[in-house]
Amino acid sequence: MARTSGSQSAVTGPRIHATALRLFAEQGYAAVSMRQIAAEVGVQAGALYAYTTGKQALLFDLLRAASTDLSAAWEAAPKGSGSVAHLEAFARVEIGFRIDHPWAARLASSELRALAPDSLAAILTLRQRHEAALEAILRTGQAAGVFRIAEPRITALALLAMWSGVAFGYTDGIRPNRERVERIGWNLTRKAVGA
Amino acid sequence: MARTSGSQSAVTGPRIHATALRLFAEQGYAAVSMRQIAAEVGVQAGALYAYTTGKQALLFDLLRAASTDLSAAWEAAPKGSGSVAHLEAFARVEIGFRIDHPWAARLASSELRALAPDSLAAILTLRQRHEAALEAILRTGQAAGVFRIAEPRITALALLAMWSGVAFGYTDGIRPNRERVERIGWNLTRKAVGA
DNA sequence: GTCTATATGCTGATAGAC
DNA sequence: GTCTATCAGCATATAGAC
Repeated sequence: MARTSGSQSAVTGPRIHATALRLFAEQGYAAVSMRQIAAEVGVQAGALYAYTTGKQALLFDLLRAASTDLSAAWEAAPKGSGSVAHLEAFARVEIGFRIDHPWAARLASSELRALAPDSLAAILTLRQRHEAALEAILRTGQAAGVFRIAEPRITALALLAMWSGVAFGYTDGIRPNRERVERIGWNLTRKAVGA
Repeated sequence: MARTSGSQSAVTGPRIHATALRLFAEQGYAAVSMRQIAAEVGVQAGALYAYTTGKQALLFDLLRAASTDLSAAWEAAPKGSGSVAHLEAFARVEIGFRIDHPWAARLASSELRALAPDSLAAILTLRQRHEAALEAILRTGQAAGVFRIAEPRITALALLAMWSGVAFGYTDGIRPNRERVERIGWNLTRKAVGA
């Protein structure tokens, strides 16, 4: 990145966020310096502060966007009717999001610990609202006798982890076929909950 | 046994490893300083270098121990006969290890990225040997018609992730009942693979 | 084995020129 | 909006006294 001077705000802003997202997810928040982000974007470190108030704010913005993007994907998804259809829709949104946005998904699962307490609380509120939707699906299906599961809370955590395993397993290899990965993940899910 | 007044090597060495393991797992390798480790152990930073050649070596030793301890637990486990019994034994070892050694398990899943290339290769060799054992169980059961699964490799990654989800879900709450968590995890596993 | 002191370099962030 | 220059602090690691 060899650019030396000039004003590029419409380009630089998004590039800063995309670069920070990838580096934070790959190496961890604490291991990445503002100078490193700037170098990959192609500006000097001081220029970053025209777009963010600091490193912490950059992380918070990225984690908030990851949470709201995932929730928005779930809100927008076609859901069908019945607990089984709802669970399939949820599984496909979760797996698909991890395939389409691997850095955001990885950041959200590993760097919450780097947030200041107030920022952490804000992100956890967003996240818990989303996870509660999954737990509600499991409870409803359990009450209706459609799912045979021991504890909805633990089952939800197990499924979320499994969806990460499936999606990242493919992401680590060759370019994944999204429909195929979603189908494999859903088949494991359907059988695990006894549907 | 006569000892110099400030000398506590039999105590300090294990304490350094235990403290570094917990801090690295909780906060990430890059976020933890040698001064912080020393402070929690109760010595000055310079004293750490009587036990390790540096921060990188400390991480490598901890990750190697985590891998060999897990493999040793699998080698020592009673396995029964048949693919189903083998898979149950493997699942219980994996879940039990995560309950008994949560910091080691978390470190192994998140801080490989902080290793130098040569060290990383050494750890990956240990890990892949262990994961291959799981994949072999799945392939054998698949060939025998005992498991109904799409792809052993991806199924293995999905199961490993799910076991983490189950074990850490409980670890995050009150003190887990090991047998109970293993049983819930095994039930999900058994159904997911169609056994 | 542990301490204190220190070498050397990198960190996040800011100031002011253009 | 981006640059250069800089500040104050903390990082890993080492040297030498005890």
